[in-house]
Amino acid sequence: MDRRMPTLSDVAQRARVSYATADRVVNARGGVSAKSVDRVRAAIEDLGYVRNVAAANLSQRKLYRFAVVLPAGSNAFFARVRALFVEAAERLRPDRVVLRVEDVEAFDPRALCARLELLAEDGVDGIALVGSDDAQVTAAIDGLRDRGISVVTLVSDVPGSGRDVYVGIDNRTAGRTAGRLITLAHAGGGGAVLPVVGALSAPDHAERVAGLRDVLDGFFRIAPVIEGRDRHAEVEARVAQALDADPAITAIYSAGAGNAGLIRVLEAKPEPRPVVVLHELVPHTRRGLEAGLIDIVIDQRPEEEVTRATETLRALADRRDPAAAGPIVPTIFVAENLPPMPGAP
Amino acid sequence: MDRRMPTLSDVAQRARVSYATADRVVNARGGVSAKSVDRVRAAIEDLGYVRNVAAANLSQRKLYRFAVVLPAGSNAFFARVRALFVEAAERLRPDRVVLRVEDVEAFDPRALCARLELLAEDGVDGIALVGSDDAQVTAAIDGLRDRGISVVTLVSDVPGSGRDVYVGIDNRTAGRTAGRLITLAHAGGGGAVLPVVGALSAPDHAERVAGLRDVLDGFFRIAPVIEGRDRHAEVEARVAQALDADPAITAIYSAGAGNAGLIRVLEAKPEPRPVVVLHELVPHTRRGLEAGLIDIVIDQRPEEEVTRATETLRALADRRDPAAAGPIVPTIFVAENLPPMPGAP
DNA sequence: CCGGAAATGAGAGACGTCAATCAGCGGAGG
DNA sequence: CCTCCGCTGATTGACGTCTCTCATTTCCGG
Repeated sequence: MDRRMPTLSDVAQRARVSYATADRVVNARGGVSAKSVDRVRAAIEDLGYVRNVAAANLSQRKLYRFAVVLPAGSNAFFARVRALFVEAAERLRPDRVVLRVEDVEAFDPRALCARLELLAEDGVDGIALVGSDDAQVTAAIDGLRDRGISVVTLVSDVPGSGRDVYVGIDNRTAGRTAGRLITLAHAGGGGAVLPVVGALSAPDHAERVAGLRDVLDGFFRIAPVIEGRDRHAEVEARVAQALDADPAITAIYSAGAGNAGLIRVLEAKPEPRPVVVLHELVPHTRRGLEAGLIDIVIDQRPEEEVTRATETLRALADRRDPAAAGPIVPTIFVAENLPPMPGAP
Repeated sequence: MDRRMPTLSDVAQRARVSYATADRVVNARGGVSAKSVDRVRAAIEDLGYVRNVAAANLSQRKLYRFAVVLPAGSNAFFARVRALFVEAAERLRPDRVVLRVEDVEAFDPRALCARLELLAEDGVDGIALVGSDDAQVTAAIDGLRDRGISVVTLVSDVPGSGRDVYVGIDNRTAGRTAGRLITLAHAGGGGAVLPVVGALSAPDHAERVAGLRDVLDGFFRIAPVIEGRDRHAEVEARVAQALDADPAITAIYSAGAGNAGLIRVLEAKPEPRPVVVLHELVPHTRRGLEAGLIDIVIDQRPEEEVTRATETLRALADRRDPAAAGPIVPTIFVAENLPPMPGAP
């Protein structure tokens, strides 16, 4: 039925060395002559030996202890990320991965740092967290790394810190993608674009708008950026006001959250509707797409981010190379290519 | 440091039964009284016991033997799929998965069936293949299933057969997505669309065009469909001719292959260029996007298809539920959100 | 040629599960 | 009373790797 695969004993036999020596070679323990190393390497090659990870993990009784720290609050996007991490935790348990999902007050560097400290003392092997551009946080990340804890930043990077890996989209690329789609939707004509963000001080939002400008500057008029603090009501009020004040606007690009407010404005607005591009596929943006109020949603694929984050943490814990599979690409959704509702039958 | 996770011995102890009885419960071997079953279940719940798959796989010395059969030839898309499968085979070896990647003459049901027969006699546990709508193939698939071999169809389904799972995009959805993007790119105005396919007898191509019609009928004039046999030269000649004959064409939708020919026509064509939407991100379509000759590429994410196919095969081999994670969603690429070139640094 | 260091061999216990065997228990039916 | 059967307990040998110990053997410089 199934003939067996070569084991390290087979390799040792073929290399005419003892099991111990073969083991010293594959686990790089040193103290082996170059000649023996070559022989073992050749035997591995010949037999096509592959280390049996099941056996290896078993013998090492390895336990991966990871934590994810997410900003608490009602944000639909992070709710989705949270759910995905909880699901991933469940799925990874048979592989002896213990993944804790924790919440911490949003926009509160002090609370975040305190939580990180707690986790470090609890003894985790790796932490994933949503970056924020703050000196305190940067220092805390470096502190974790000093203690041998791997750190992965999610969604928004902290480039100044010693984080091991950033898992997320390139926000400038995302903004450029939005610009391209807005251009396309104007069929070669020009127009006026209204950018909406949470705050220009948020690096991810600022980068998205910068990407938009990369593509549109010179072809489109770009209205003053609205800062809606990611609050539905605030976005609603300010966008309504801006559209009133500037009736020539032909497109809206929303780089942040609070889009339920934007959608309410659009519902109330008489035709013609501007071209609308915004971020993150969540229940209300999905409804907006389906209702024809929104044209494009650019999504950062939290599913993929969660998968990548957990895999990266595992790789780091194993001191393997964290499979730099390139950046995550912003994904474009229109009404027709929406994935089935998660949780729906 | 890392406290250990509960083992089945712990469960047995807590349930006040022997290891053997606990084992009989978790492995559903039968011959256990209801009372004992309940006690073991409760203990599992209490302790949060999770079966250690590493140990289980080790003890079972399981070997997964799978094969993928792809159409041979110069098609850039399948070349990419092939490369991805070869890479996946490499990656899966440590997990004791032996994945053979085989080529068979394209559009030759007889050759495909012969190959399937060979594989079955070699004793594989599961096969992934590119569906074709052929009675012979349908019968061959059913034959494999009768022998206990799992079958996954890729890229194009064979719904009439007993295949276990189809891994691929819904082509009608893909066509509709193209229609939506073409509509968007006309900024509310109308236009005339030229559909190009390999052959209308190919079910995937036909479905894509049907999806296009779903969205555009009534708003756009749809020119007669060109069948280019997926050959670059043929596509080039026919598209050039159609554009000459019908200068009012404002958009081209290519549902099949042979797009290098289409791109050559576009290079030669004076402005204004029609809106161009086509399928599969491969080197020449990528270049077309970057050069501004193409507006949109709809991709079926072969990376994801390959991952899903191998995972599905594994799930089927373990008699687990093949994680019906919903259909694969067609992905939209423009010049700005292209993933980094595979293989590039 | 000798002493010490480096390289190698041999082996065993542990990891947690699976699959099997064998023995013992009690109750029901003949 | 004996037998049969259903349930349970106890035990064991894989599976392949890691890690550690202890005993050689080989090599090299002096």
